[in-house]
Amino acid sequence: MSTRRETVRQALNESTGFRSAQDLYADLRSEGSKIGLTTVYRALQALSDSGEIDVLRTGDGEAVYRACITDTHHHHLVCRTCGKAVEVEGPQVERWADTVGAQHGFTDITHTVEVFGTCAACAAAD
Amino acid sequence: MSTRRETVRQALNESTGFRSAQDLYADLRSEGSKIGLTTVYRALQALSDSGEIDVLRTGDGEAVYRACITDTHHHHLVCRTCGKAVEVEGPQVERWADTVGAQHGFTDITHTVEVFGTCAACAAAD
DNA sequence: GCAATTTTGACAATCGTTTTCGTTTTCTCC
DNA sequence: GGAGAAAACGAAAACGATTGTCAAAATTGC
Repeated sequence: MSTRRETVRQALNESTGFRSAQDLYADLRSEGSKIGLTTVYRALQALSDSGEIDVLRTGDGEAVYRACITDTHHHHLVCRTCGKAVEVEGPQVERWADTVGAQHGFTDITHTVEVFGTCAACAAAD
Repeated sequence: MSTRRETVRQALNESTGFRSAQDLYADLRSEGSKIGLTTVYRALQALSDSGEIDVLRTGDGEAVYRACITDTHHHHLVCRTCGKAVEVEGPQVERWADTVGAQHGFTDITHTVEVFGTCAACAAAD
């Protein structure tokens, strides 16, 4: 429970969207924090390991993080322009994934599902 | 339509699973080809731009490619041990994604869905 | 055949991320 | 409160995948 980890968690909480490690680092530095990039990465790693934040990969392989409110399994509806994300659930998708996996003899099924779109605000602004 | 691009496409065709650029490069070199890594990347880029192959990102950000048989929209059931992939469809998932997007005022909905598991062969082997 | 154009591949550069390694801070126990 | 151990920090170096550069080689059009 270091102070630094709290700082990073809080920086994430202040955003509704997914942020990259580099983004968070830049934000914190510009707020005057003397935090190091290494520490930001370590904090994000720890938070994601403990399941407190969600991670996903952008199209170019960069890892982006988000502090989610729901702690149950969920997916995201992400604005491809501003990055804003909404937490969504899809029981039918969970069922489908399990079924399709079983049908092909696969076990230990997991899945990744993300939905992208342009949010109302960004659509109006463009 | 250079020879090199064909070479890469063919190397991909020979595999049922997703392969990384480095994998393919290693394979081709070990077969005696004098192809360069740069060219492999260029070929994969071109093939994926033209929609001839599918790309996805592994958990650690590496890009992996696969020559898929179906040319309609589909998803993958991937073995997390051997990488073998099966092409699957999920009309209900497509519908769910569109619905959920619309409900939140998002437009231009797209989605990524991948299912992971352990295939029967790998489960038996372990 | 030959100059113009495209493709290729060795190598260097880039970029996000991880390691390394002293230094500093925090914890613990007295 | 203070000494010593342990954990956390951060700067800089290392890394690994990918992309850019540029000259050599292959292909094309004439």
